[in-house]
Amino acid sequence: MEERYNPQKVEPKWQRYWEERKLYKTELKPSDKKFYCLEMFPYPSGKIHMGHVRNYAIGDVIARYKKMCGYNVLHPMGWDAFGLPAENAAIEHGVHPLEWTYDNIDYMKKQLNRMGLSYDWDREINTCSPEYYKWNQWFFIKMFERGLAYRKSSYVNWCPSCATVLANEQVIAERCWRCDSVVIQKELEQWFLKITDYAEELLQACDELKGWPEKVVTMQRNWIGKSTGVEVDFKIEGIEEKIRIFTTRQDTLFGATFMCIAPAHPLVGKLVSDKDGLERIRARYGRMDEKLGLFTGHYAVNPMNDEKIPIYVANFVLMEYGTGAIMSVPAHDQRDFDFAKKYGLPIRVVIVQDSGVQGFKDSSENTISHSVTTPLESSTPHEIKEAYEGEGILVNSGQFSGLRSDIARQKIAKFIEENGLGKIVVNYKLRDWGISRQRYWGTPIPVVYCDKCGIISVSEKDLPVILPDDVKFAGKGGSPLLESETFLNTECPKCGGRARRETDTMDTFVDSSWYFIAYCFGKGNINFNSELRTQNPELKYWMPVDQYIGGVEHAVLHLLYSRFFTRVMRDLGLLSVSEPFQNLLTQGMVIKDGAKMSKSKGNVVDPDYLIEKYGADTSRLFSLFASPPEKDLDWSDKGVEGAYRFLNRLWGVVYKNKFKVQSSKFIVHNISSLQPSALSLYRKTHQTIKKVTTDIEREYHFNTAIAGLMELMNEITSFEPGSDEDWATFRFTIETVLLLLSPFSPHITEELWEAIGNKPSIFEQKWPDWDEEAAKEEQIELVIQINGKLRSRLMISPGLSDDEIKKMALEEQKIKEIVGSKTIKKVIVVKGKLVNIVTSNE
RNA sequence: GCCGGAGUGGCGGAAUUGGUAGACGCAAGGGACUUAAAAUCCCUCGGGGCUCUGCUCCGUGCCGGUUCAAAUCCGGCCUCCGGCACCA
Repeated sequence: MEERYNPQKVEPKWQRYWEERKLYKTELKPSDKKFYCLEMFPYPSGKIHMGHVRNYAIGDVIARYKKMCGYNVLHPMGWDAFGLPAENAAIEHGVHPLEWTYDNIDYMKKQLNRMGLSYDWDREINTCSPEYYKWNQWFFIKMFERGLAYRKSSYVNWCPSCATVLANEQVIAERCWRCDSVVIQKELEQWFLKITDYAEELLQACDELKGWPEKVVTMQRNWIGKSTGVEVDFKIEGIEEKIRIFTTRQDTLFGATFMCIAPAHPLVGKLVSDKDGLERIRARYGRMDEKLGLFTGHYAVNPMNDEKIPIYVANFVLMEYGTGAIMSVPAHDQRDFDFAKKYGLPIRVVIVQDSGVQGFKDSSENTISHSVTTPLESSTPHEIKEAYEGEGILVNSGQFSGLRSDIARQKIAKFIEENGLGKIVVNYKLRDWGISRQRYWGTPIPVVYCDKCGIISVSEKDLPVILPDDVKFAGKGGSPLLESETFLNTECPKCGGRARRETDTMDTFVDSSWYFIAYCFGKGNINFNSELRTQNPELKYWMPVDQYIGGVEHAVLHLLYSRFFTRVMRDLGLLSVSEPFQNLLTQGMVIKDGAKMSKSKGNVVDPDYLIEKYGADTSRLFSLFASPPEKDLDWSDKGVEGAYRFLNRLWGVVYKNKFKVQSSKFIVHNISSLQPSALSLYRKTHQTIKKVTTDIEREYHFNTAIAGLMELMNEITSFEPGSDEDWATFRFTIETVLLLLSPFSPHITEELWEAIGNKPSIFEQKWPDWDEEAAKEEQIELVIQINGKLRSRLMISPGLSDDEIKKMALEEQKIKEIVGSKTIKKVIVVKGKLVNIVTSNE
């Protein structure tokens, strides 16, 4: 190589070397401790963006670091290759999705390799290959057999622009997560996966996700949305049927003044005669902007007090949650309050704010004898401005009056159960996962419809159901599979008669719910041993993922589905773990000019351009240095140059001293024989090993680790070696810098490692250890404070006792002057840090 | 509205257990080298004041508190970002 740092020469050289030597190939070594490091795999959209660069740079540092620390590291990569953009490209440009996808994969794989990422490409997976999606179908069949996959008709989220269904998790503020169109409700027959069977377990296990950001765990908890309450049956006057409502506030039952049912409630047909009115409500079902009600003309009877209350159909009552019917307590629920005002319904106060001052001993004291008076109780309904939703004391509630609301909830729930009025229930916001998509570019759902036998799953031996590639892309609603006769027509696996295939494909989130398990097998070897029922040794060894890294946008969707799938696989006897991801790192966004980097904002930085201009090492280094991984990264072109300068300085200092370094050996028998400047450099080197190592171990704070390396570099450039021992120290420091920097900037360190006469690869070296003794300063600076204000400094040797330090501080000239005649009240000595002298005021 | 997170120089960010606020980098200013520029190297770099090689006061969103000592802990606000949002 040459005098000047030229990443365009250095980087391809080492990429070739790594590939030829298969340096990143991983094999199962039962005796070695393993580390599974995983970054979220990309969708092959065309090119990688800065978000990928950041994500993969973080993952690569961890993988390389752990490898140097002696772990057997699994670090794979693959492609989340099914999905809409490929199909849209087919419609717009006439390219087949398959071709489009594979071209993109080729290009992006080259880009990833140019970044110098340490992937074991022998384990690459691609979700659109039949050998992968075969197992999607296999899981589906297993779930179907166990009743975990089922078909039902329901109102679904429909994106008119994508012409397909969306899962609840894919609807963001009433808009499509992908194209931002307003989502409408449509009734369709759909396939669902019964994630709700695992709701309680998924919720409970949130407590065990110690290695996850609290934020993500909270989001999962909220998404599962558990609430405990009661279901209560209300009779309907003049009609046989009852209406069952769900409430978590049974303590307000006596305050119910009307009832609301969902437009899709089964009794609506019987109760409503105004069909036009009902249509108007239905048309606005699920819309947040306006709350509409239609009086049915019927009355329900409150089982607690036999009161007649009017029944309304309301657009805001969801059929999917609870029982599709609610009691309305306007005094204690703001939405009910607004509704009551709008339709002139009565408002009755049944909870008054507890003054909290008297008459209240403890929770075992259930009743209170004194009367409670608050403004709310004395109010007539006309005077109430808003609902009181808090806790309090019950009034106007028959035998329960006087109870505290939390106790009343228990008592009333018990009363309801004992009197056969209803039961205690637990509800979750989490719904079953609708996986049917009316699209071509996805995994065919392995089901056939037979006139005789009904819905039959494809038999295991006939898997995979291949997605046909001879289809036309019209671009007008509906899947192209509907027009493929060869695909549509098939035999019934049960009776052999004519049958029609399911044309819906699976949500692509199914693909990504278990890909991390697929990597364990390696390319072409996925096999779940369905017959043997034994656990695959690879799965047993590698799972769970030790460190998962990706964007926070998947905090619910992908991460929840993966936790669900892992449990299903566990229950199928395939896995022994329940949680797929031990530790999760959610990296921040890449920001430029105050906004997230995006094509629409026009503020993107192209990784290709960056690598051409500065090289991969600089790009990686900057994206790791600019901020800690979990925070947003503010992109700065000037900052990139700073990282480039640093690598240039390193290159320069090594090449300037190359021959001298090559001929030096670091064997220091006696540290005390070193000259002061060499000793100081030697000490700083050990301090830096300690700093970099602990910064990586502690929350992956790469930014401060790199800052530490820059500090050490500053010392190296000011060090002027003279003696052999100086040169030996210098060599030691250079080697250490290269080792410590290698996970961040792998090519340049590999090159310089070779240049100073070492054998490649640097990644076969052990991560350096520090010597605590050698890292210790001979003299430490103590700060002397008077009343907490810095007044002077003192150099001392570390071994001194508190009393000695105290004495020295008080004898210090300046301190003496300031203290003068004041009385010293107290002297505080903090080891290795400071002395604080507390004096009287004068 | 509810649940998270954050607020520190001109900027990105350090400060690990309450113990020297501003590490490291960027930008800026000054200087060296050069015919010149780039690159590189050296110096300065939170604000104010003073008797200016030094000293001193103020300073981590705001107001208060605890403490010998607070960016850090407590109470009350403000602002910004992210998520959820008719969930009965």
